[in-house]
Amino acid sequence: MQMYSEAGSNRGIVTQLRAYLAQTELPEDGRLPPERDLAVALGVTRTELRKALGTLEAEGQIWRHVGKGTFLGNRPTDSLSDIAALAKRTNPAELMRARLIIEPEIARAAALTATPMHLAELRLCQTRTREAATWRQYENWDTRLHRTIAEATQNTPLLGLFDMLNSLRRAVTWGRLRSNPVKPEPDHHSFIEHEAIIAAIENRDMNGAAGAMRIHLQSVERNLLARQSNSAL
Amino acid sequence: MQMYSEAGSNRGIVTQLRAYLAQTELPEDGRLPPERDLAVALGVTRTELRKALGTLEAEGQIWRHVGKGTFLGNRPTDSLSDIAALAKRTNPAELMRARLIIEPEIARAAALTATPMHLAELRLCQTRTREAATWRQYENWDTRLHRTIAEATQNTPLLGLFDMLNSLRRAVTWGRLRSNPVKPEPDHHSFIEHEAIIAAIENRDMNGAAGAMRIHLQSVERNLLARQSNSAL
DNA sequence: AGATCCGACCAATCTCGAATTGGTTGAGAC
DNA sequence: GTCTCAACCAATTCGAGATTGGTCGGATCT
Repeated sequence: MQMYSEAGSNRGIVTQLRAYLAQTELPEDGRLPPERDLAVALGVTRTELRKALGTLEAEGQIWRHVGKGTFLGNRPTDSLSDIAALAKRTNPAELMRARLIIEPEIARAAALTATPMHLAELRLCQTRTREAATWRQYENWDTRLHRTIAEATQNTPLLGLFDMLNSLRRAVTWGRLRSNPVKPEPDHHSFIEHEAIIAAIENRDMNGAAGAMRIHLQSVERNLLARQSNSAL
Repeated sequence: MQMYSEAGSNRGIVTQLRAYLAQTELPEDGRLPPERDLAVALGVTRTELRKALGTLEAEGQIWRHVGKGTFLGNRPTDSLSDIAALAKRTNPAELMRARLIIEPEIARAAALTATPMHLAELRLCQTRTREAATWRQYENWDTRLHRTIAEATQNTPLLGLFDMLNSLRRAVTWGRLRSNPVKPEPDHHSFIEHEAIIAAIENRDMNGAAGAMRIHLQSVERNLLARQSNSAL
C-alpha cells in the first residue's frame, strides 16, 4: 500500500514524460526505450521515472512486462489462442459444449456456400470412413470430413476457429487411448449422422445441416461420457 | 518426375522399417530418430532409407519437415491459429461474416449462463461507453463489453475463440485510422443495440440475445462498408 | 550404361547460454 | 524519514552453433 504525494516533483516528471512520448518517434510496436536508458535521456533517476511510468500505467496509457519492455497503448489480450495454455484450463465436457455451439453454425454456413468440389470431397470422406480398417484410419477421415465442412464455408477466419477447436480437442484428449482396438462397426452411429449432414449440405438445407450436426455432436458427447464412466474397468 | 521401380530391395526395406516402427518405443510426440542414425540402426544406406520413408510418407503413415524431423501419424493442421498469417489471407468483410456466425451464438449461450457479476459488468461497460470522451475510450469499453459477454458463457474454449476473432479484427483493421476524431454521438446506433443485447441476457432470453447481437453486428457491418466507400474523400 | 552409394552442402529449425528488461530490496546519503 | 544508487531477481529475447530433412555431383558397383 503506497501513498502518492502527487504534489511533489512526480507531477512534473509525468508531464515531461508525456512531452517525450508526444514528440518522439516510436518504433512500430509502440515500444519505448528501456527504463535505464530513458532515465538518462530525461535526466532523471530511474526511481523517479518508474514512479511516473507507474502513473501512466495506472491511467492505461502504457503497459509493461518484465523481459519485454514498456509499450504505448493497451495491453494485447493475454489469452490469445495459446492452445497448450488453454487446454490446461478446460476439460472435454466444456470443449464439447463449445463445439455444440460453434460447429452447427459452421455446417449451416457450409450448406450455403459449398461447391461441387467440396461435396465430392465430403462423399469421398464418407466412403473412406466406412472402409476404414482401423480406428486410426477412421479418425483421420472423420477429422478430414469435418474440416472439409469448415472449408466449404469459404471463410478463412471461420476455418481458423475450427482448426483451433480441433487443436484443442487433440490437446485435451491427449494421452487417452482408445479402449476398443478393433475397427468401427458398420452400424456405427456416425455413419448415419454423417450421411444426414452431407445430405443436408447437398440440398442447401441450412437448418437441416445445423440440426444434423448438432445431433451428431450430441451423439459423440454421449459416447464420450459413456466411455469415461467405463474407464474404471 | 521419378519412376519407382517398386520391385527392387525397396519393398524389403519398407517392411523392415514397418517392423522397426511397430516394435520400437517412440517418444511422446511420435518423432523417430534422424535419418542418419536410423540408417545406421537398420543397417541400410540413407538413400535406401529415404526411399522407404518416401513410400511411407506417400501412404500418409508419416510426415517430415526440414529441421524438425520425421514423425509418425498425420501432419498437424498447418493453419493452427497463427493470427498474423491468418490476417494476411482474409479481409474485413470475410471477418465480419465470421463474427456474424459466431458471436450471436456466444450471446445466446451467455444468456443462459451469465451470473449477476457478469450482468453488473455489462451494465458498467454500457455506462462507460456512453460517458466516453474519445473514440479510443469508447472502443476500449466496447471491446470489454463484448468480451464480458464471451466470459459470461463460462466456457474457456469459447472465450478462446472469441479472443482469436478479436485479435484477428485488430490485425486486419491494423493501420486504419478512425476518420472521425470527435467522440461518439449520444444517439450512436451501438448504444441502443447494446442495450437490447444486455436486456435480453438479463431476461435469460437466448433467442433475443442472439438476435440482438446479430442486429448489432449487421449495423456495425453497414457502418464499416459506408466508411470504406467514404475513404476516397 | 545404369543404378547406387557417399560425401558435402543448403536452408529451416532447434537448443541453450548470454544479454536485456521490468520489478524488488537494502545500504547509504541528504 | 526520504531519496538515490547499486545489486540482484525472474521473465523474456537474442544469437551463435548444432540438428535435420532435402539435394546435388562425382565415385563405385553391377
